[in-house]
Amino acid sequence: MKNRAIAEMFGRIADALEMKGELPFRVNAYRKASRVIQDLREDIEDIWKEGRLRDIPGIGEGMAQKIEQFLSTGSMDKYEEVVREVSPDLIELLGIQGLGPRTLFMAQQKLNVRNLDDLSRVIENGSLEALPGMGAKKVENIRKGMQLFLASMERISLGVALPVAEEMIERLRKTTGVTRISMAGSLRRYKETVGDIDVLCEGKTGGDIIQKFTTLPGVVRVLASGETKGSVLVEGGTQVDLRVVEPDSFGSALQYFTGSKAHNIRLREMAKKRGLKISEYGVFRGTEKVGGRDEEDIYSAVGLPLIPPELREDWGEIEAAMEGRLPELVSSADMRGDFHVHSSYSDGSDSIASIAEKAAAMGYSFVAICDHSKTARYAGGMNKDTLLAQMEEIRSVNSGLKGFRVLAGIEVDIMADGRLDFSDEILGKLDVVVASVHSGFKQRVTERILAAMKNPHVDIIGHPTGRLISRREGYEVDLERVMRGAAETGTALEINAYYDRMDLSDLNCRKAKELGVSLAIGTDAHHLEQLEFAKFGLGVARRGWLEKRDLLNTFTLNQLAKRMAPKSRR
DNA sequence: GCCGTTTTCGGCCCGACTGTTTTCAGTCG
Repeated sequence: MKNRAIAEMFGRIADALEMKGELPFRVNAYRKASRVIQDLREDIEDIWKEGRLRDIPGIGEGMAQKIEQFLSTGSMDKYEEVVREVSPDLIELLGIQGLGPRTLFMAQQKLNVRNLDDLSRVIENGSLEALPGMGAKKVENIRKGMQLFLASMERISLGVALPVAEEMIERLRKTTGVTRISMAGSLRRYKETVGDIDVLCEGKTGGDIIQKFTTLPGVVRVLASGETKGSVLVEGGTQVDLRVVEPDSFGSALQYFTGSKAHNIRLREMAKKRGLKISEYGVFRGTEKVGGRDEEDIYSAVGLPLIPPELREDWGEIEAAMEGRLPELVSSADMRGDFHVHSSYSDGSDSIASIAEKAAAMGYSFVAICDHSKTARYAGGMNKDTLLAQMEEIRSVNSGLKGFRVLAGIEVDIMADGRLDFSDEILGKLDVVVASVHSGFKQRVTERILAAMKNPHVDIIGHPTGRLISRREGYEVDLERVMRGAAETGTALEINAYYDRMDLSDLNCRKAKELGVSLAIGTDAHHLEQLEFAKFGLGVARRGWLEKRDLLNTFTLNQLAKRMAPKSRR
């Protein structure tokens, strides 16, 4: 797959041309091409071989030629040309807050800045400040941006950002003058990682609200503070942006600040063709405002139904909306249970009775206790006797419950040699079998998972890629073969909702669904409160276009009993 | 550089904040 390589080259060309002061529209053309190739779900090499490059939106004569040249010769003249003048090391520095393309290019031309060390030098010796248009405050801003750049190069995971956002929103909600408030940005879209936290609020006293915002507990630095917009850093270095708008613009502002940028650009183009203008303040025909109070106004203005935030990526949702084939996304109200919870029988911290109580309080009708199997010694894996004792306890807990059932399950290891960690005889006694790879990440993982799926008792493959977000790549696994195997054997794939995993991911869920595979959210909770991680899994499911029928968590106990029977009896 | 339900030429999404300016460029989202 050369998609990523080509997307990166086009991105760098865009950055380099922007630095040199090239026409913004040309820069944008490269940026758009970069993004669209990054998001392609097909191998660009296949598309090229079939002569369909020009069918990709944003790819015209010039781009197609460059792609073709790269695919056939391994290099691209245009890229080589810009890299000679503007090195990738220099382009990296665009990640520094407060330092944009024009300033960086000037620093390169006038001060010979080529990398981070050079930049640090010209800041300290005052030569950057002496350049035209520069001043003490700008340089100080860049210096701070550089420190932050070094400290936190990575995005924050959703599970870390969401509680921070929720706490700030709760405090702001109580602030005088605030009438409506909501998360926005990638957080509202439930992206697995977010760059910053966006909050939108409705109120008539913008300045006062921003003032209050910049002095909230946890704020360590104020980046901007105006009448409608404020920006702060909180402990841990996360940036939080707040916008305040008037009531009749709340919908348009929420739509606008929720993004994604690509999605919004598409909507604005559509509006323009209808003689309308969309901005965060509303929908306008000339100077007349024709909508903006509610988010629906924006979509109805361009003839579309409201598109749920999780779909707003320009991944085909606009076309689907136009053709009336948006999915009816699964929602939290559809959730009846959790398939992957650890108890104190292995490395979890809570009793089966308390897990059942918590799950029932969340409105579920079942929870599957799936502790580790014996080989997972590091995680307190159960031997056969412990497992049988646990099943006995589950029976006893169930006898005292009405309208709720604890399912006896296991997270059984798929061992390095490909066998499962318990015999079929034992697995056959359980309600739910989740099979997971915990070792031998480079040893024939695809074959091992395919073999596990052929076992009549295995219902779900746990965290199918094994990735840990921003820490570990995942196993060497051919996911497409796994998905096809899952479809053939009727095995479900897990959406592990633990926020460091989110495995399968949104796009992989969508692909699995397209191949006819069922999915099952498991929180992998080890503590009671982690049962709430289900919302992250649900976010992934919705971003993966899943509907109620695609997700086993929405099944009734009766439907499940059928679905979880040994494969030969289904 | 791309693209066409007004266009094969002339457009291309829109606005706030900051700092350095005397009317605006750069940066960000």
